Amino acid sequence: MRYSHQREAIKKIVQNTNCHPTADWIFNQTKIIIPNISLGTVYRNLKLLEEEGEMNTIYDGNIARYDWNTESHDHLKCKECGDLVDVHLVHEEFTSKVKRKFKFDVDNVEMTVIGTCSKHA
Amino acid sequence: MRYSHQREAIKKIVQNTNCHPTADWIFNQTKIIIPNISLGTVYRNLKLLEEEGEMNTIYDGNIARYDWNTESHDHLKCKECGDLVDVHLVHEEFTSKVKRKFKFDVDNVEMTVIGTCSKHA
DNA sequence: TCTATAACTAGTAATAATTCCTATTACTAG
DNA sequence: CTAGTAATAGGAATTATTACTAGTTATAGA
Repeated sequence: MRYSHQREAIKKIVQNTNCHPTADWIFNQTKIIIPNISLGTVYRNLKLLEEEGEMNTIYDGNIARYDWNTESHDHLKCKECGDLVDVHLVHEEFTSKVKRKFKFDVDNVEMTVIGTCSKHA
Repeated sequence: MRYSHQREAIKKIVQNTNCHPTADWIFNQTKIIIPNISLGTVYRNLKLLEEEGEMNTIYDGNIARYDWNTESHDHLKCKECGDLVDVHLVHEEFTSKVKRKFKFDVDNVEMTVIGTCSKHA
């Protein structure tokens, strides 16, 4: 993959946030550095970065959010504040259980737990 | 909620399929019975039916799919054939574990296991 | 049965999220 | 350095969904 100023900027922005930004948020942040960048470039590079294993796409309802945390993990989503928090819930034995029970080869588990966080209980 | 011919048709169509149809698929099926139905009507009624607890919305990447199975359940998604199969993987003890560990009140768990089904291994 | 009314509809326009297309640019080999 | 070419960029187009409006229909009560 060839070097690109735009891609580097996008990568840094995502890596320096703890929220799980949408493409639009990343686009607006990148515009501060590269004012004439286009949204298409943001999407394309996010996809490229994901393919390179530098990033993860998570779906919050039907909108994509991007996560620099590429370790396998899950999310707690508070319906009050919308906060999305990283947690590790699905373990190795789960994968082998699914394999055994359903003859299904697991690549990846996407889990979002929806509820109320301690701040809003 | 008042009776509506259109809503009844939509409900029957979703309840009689084992696939997890998109709004567009449901729209096309409903058109066979009610040729001049509009896509907006389909979306509005799917939302109403979900609020009534007659249906569930699941998100497959960034498109919505509808599921008559309102029991809490999970999905196996084959990356080869795109098939989405209902399974029951998340149990009661999981919910209480999350509550204990993260002080997080669980309403609902959305889990999709992505991998390869036995037909495409 | 008839009427009032509030929920509903089709159709269209708007919005939001994402992908596609074509000119431009960076890099490589000569 | 220059030409060739493949990756990249910006903007237009597409897709999915929601909002709006004017007309229609189910249903409760007179």
